[in-house]
Amino acid sequence: MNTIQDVAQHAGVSVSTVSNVLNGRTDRMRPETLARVQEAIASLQFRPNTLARHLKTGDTPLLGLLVPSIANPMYGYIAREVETYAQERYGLRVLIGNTYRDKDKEASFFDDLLAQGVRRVLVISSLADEQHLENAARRGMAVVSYDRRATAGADSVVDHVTPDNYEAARMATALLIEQGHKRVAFATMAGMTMSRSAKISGFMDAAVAAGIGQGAQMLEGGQPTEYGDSVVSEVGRLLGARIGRDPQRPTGIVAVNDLMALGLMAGLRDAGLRVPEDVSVVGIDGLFLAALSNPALATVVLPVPDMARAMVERVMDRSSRSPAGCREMVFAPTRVMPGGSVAPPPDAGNSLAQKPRTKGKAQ
Amino acid sequence: MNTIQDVAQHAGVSVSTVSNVLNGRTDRMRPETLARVQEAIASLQFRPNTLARHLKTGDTPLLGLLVPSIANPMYGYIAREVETYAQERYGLRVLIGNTYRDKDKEASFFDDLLAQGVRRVLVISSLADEQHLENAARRGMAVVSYDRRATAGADSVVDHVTPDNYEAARMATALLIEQGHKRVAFATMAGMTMSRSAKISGFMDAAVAAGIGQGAQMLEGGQPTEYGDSVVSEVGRLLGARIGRDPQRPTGIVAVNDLMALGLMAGLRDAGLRVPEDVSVVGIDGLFLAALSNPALATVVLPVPDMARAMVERVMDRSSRSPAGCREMVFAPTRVMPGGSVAPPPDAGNSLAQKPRTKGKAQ
DNA sequence: CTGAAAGCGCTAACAC
DNA sequence: GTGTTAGCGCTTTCAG
Repeated sequence: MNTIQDVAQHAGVSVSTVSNVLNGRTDRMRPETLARVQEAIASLQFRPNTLARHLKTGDTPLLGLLVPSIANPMYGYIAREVETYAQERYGLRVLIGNTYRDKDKEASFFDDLLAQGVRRVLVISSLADEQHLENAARRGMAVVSYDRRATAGADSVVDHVTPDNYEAARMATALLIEQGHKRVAFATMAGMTMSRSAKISGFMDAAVAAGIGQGAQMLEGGQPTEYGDSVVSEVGRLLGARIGRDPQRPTGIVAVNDLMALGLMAGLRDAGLRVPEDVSVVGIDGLFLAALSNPALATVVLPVPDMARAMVERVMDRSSRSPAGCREMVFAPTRVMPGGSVAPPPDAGNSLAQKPRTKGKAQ
Repeated sequence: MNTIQDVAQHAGVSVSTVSNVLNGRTDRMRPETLARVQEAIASLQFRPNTLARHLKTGDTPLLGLLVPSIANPMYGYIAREVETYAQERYGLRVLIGNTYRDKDKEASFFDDLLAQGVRRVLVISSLADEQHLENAARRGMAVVSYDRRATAGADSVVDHVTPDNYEAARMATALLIEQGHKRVAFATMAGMTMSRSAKISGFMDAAVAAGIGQGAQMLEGGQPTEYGDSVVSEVGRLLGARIGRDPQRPTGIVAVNDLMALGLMAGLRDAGLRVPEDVSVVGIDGLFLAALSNPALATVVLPVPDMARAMVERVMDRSSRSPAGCREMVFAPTRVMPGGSVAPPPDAGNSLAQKPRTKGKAQ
């Protein structure tokens, strides 16, 4: 690796002139000097050492991204949008970490970032308290949190970017209501997070507004020991099987997210129920996988690219400005993507138990 | 952020003593001195600045990971395994980059890594030539490539970790043959890569060995302009629709990967064909999504966790040893995961056109 | 055992 | 315009 010294020598100038070129202060020199330096840089294939630069400037072109599990397609999708935008727009590289929603892992990631001189981080967490985020922010980090609202009252130093979970769940529920469903349920995994409770509110309010509040129920799957990916769908699958055995089962289910919905459909199938003939299912997220399922999963599409951009913008903005003007940005769902997983309820208008069926085409 | 100076002052020792503590050279000092330093470190919440350290040692605890797109569930899965293992075993953090299989993006990622002082990188690429990898390796990087074989003849300085693609395709094909399929096809997207051609060979050899070589065909979908994620399944979907219109269509299809298979199933459905009654489909990868599809996708499971570990081990090994002992590690598929997407061909034993069906249970 | 000092590669005053 | 120089925080000889 060549150093700035080598370039200076090669060009017959001093290091500061080279540094000036590197930092765009080209007005301070003769065009021919500039040309000479550029030539030297090119011929030596010189790339300034970012670390040495950081040591001086206290800033490194890295962005931390904390996700529960990058194997979860939704987080993979977000991560791709974030990385692509951060790179194209700001030349930032992304340091990724899987937290499995573990507090120690999150804290340790923050420590490492600090030690690496990384001063910007995007966090997709759902840990009950944001204390460690606030701490990091106070230690000089620009922190943007995804899928959470600002903690009421606290003058948070953390920015928030989140989909409108309440509205998303409301829209999903409305889709079922439009089809005439009276007994609806919201399926989620054990353990409450801010986004889940917002979705539950949206679901409940929609049901109550439609006059079917008493027919609305909660279905809570197990508490996954390992979070974030296949496990979510596995919980859905188990839940689907359980629903199959329930004579009082709902005719329409809103899943907390698409993975849960996909698992649910598999579980319902295992239990001998058909989607959508026996039970309708709606997801939330808008993963490309929804369109591939059989039947295609109806889902509320979240504006992932927009939110990814917003997170990057916020974190850049924050790291330049001083710790003020902290904001919360809430993104409305893009749209409802219809799918074959939703149809009118069996025995339309009648909310009593369905008789088991044994034949017919599942498609 | 406190510095080593602060700690030294706080403990009433010199910086070098603190440095010795930091680097485990505790034998060089009195136990009480050590205790005092440790106390100072703790009370100041001191974390040594990794960058400054790197500037001296020339090594940074970062691992580069290049993937076509992290939104592709398979790469997300690999990335998660890599990150988790690299972190737990070696305390390495992972710098991720989406290349969209673009040569310039890849090269630029390498440049950045070099500038960041990152000397280890894992590459999932399929670019025709590995020249840029070799270059990076020669510039002092430890490079491990996934899903490729070593270039024959060239004394590569790059390590290779790859599933046995030939064998995986062979196993997938055998699954169809066992069920009595005579007209089989291999579905892939346009554009040849090393792993794809290995799979094609495995597919062809299996067909020929079973005496149905003349009934084996290639189905090539479009060339996606943007690689790596939903697009793969989209190509599969288009391909599925095309197959539906083909009177000479195969009764069994091996897909180049699970995403393609999932897209294929959706496309076949769109075309009014049923899986597996009209056409059987087998995937390769073993994504958790395969088990969720309807019918469940039969797939050849690849040993992702093992391969992820091997990549990390190799890249660590390589960065400690000198550029010698370059290796190629090939991993046999874990197993065939059966699924409802495979069944005997229609009109078993007869390879002529199928008559359309309208009833029957789709599993 | 402990401390002083010389850098690692780069930036940014401050001179010339 | 261009060069000199003092660090950024840490590691590591080399003296004491």
